Amino acid sequence: MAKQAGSKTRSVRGSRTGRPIMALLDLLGRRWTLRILWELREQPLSSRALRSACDEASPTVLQARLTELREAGFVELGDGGGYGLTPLGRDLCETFMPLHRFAERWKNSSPSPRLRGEGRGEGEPPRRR
Amino acid sequence: MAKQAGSKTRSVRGSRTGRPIMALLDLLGRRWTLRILWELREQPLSSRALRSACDEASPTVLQARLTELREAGFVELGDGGGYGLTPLGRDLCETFMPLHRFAERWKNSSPSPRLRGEGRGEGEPPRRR
DNA sequence: CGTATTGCTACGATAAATGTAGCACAGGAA
DNA sequence: TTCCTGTGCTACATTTATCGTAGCAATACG
Repeated sequence: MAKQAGSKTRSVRGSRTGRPIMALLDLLGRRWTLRILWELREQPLSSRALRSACDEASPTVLQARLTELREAGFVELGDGGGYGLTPLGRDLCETFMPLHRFAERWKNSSPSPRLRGEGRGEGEPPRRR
Repeated sequence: MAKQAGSKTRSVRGSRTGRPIMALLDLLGRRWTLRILWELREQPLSSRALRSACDEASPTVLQARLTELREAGFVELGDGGGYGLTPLGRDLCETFMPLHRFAERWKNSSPSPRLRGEGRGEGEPPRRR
């Protein structure tokens, strides 16, 4: 992948700049990461329950993300089984909780019938050039 | 991929539940998406400048993300060239701007030297089971 | 004309995700 | 004990996504 894996600090993708925001953006920008945090936002879930909540995502990735999130200190296993957010994780979750409200607003705004429908039909003439 | 691409609304991965938050989490959970929004947060950038800012990510993905973000209404091309956030995109960016502060806090907390260092060396005995 | 920028694309190589199957372990009946 | 069920977790072959390099057409300036 060229990025990351340089030597130590496999840490997170295009980060390496030292700025923690980059590491965080990278970690959260992996498949299912945001979703996992979202699904755990209210109560802990068993690995299987989490899988169900995540649209039956393959256990391989889920396990990988769970490990990353645990290493990051956002998620923990809970001695009785079941994954839950750590205090830090709960904190993070609340940080992007406003996204929920934004998402609702987004759906309604939708400046044009975008995001759904064929991959850019015609509709608008080529922009420039 | 099984997920998405069903028929219409190729929209976003494990979404389909109708809940816009899922679509949003999915869109943002793609590689470089968060990073792109972050890099555009202050001023518009040309495609090449954006590429530089994004650690020389390959133009293939960048272009793909840019297209998705434009379809979502978060980014626009700007008639003079250069990508910039739409009002909606600026709104979204501010929504997860607190992440910046959180990231700083995260770096300092770091309940153990996690996230960096070999992929889980030994360190701690197997957890359970 | 040449040169340099722009946004954007092709395409082979590589890394990551998917889907299915299954493991070892822990409890609770029977 | 044995059987059943649920847990966290892994193997592995297939499919997708991303990478990295190269290059295109269009625009602008000299």
